[in-house]
Amino acid sequence: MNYSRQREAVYSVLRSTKDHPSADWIFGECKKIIPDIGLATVYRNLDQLVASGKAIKVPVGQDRYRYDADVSLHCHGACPVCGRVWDEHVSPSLNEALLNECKNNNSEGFSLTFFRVCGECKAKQG
Amino acid sequence: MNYSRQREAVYSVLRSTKDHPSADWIFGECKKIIPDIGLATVYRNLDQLVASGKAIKVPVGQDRYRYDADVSLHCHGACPVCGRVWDEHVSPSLNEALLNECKNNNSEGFSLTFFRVCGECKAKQG
DNA sequence: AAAAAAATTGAGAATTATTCTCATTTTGCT
DNA sequence: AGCAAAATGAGAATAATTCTCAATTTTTTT
Repeated sequence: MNYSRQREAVYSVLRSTKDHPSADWIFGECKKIIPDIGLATVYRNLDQLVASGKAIKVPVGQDRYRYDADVSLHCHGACPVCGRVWDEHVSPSLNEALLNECKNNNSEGFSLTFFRVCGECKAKQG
Repeated sequence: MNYSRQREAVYSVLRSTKDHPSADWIFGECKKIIPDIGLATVYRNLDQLVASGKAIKVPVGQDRYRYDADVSLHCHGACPVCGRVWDEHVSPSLNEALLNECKNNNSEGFSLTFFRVCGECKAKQG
């Protein structure tokens, strides 16, 4: 993997937040650093960061993702209305079952996201 | 709400399966009954069936939905080398813990993917 | 330091699921 | 039959993501 200013920008933007940003938000931030960076470049670099273990891709629906520079094993929650993503604390028994499953099927890790309408969206709907 | 052949077709197709079909699958089935039914009509009628309490809309991500029952809550496996994805059968205890967690935190569903180098990639690496 | 090879880029087209627009057709009521 | 409200099909619009490709940048080789 060669060096590129664009990849540096994408990575530094991703590390700058704990908010599980979308590719599009990252794109907007990167433009402040490299005004004519392209959206496809952001997607490509995010995928490469994920492939090289420097970031994780949090699925928030079919073919929809959020990114996170925190690569430790943790679960997420996502709102199907606004798309917001947060860290979700799960019960000890679920945690144990997940780690057991990993051990039993020789997995290196997992990605678990729960879908639930967030407080703000629920309030808006009534 | 007035009568319409199209709505009858959408409703009968929806009742014909226990899977959680996508609007597009329903569209395909409806075309067998009314060849020139439009996709927008299917979406409109699904929304009306939901509004009148005859069907439910299951969110499967931001702005993505499936209609009717069985969210088909199943897990996936994915190879971090080649990217291949497969259905992953998990232990009953994990399944139970997942369903419990959903119930306890009021989630509508979840997405769980395990990462593991697939047989083919393992063979190539040696 | 120049040349050649490999990796990366930006722009824009393509794709997929869904919603919107609008002129035309159906339906329900009198 | 006549009229208004409801519903329709076609296609445009939107949003997130991926793909294509010629041009540029980085790395390696000389």
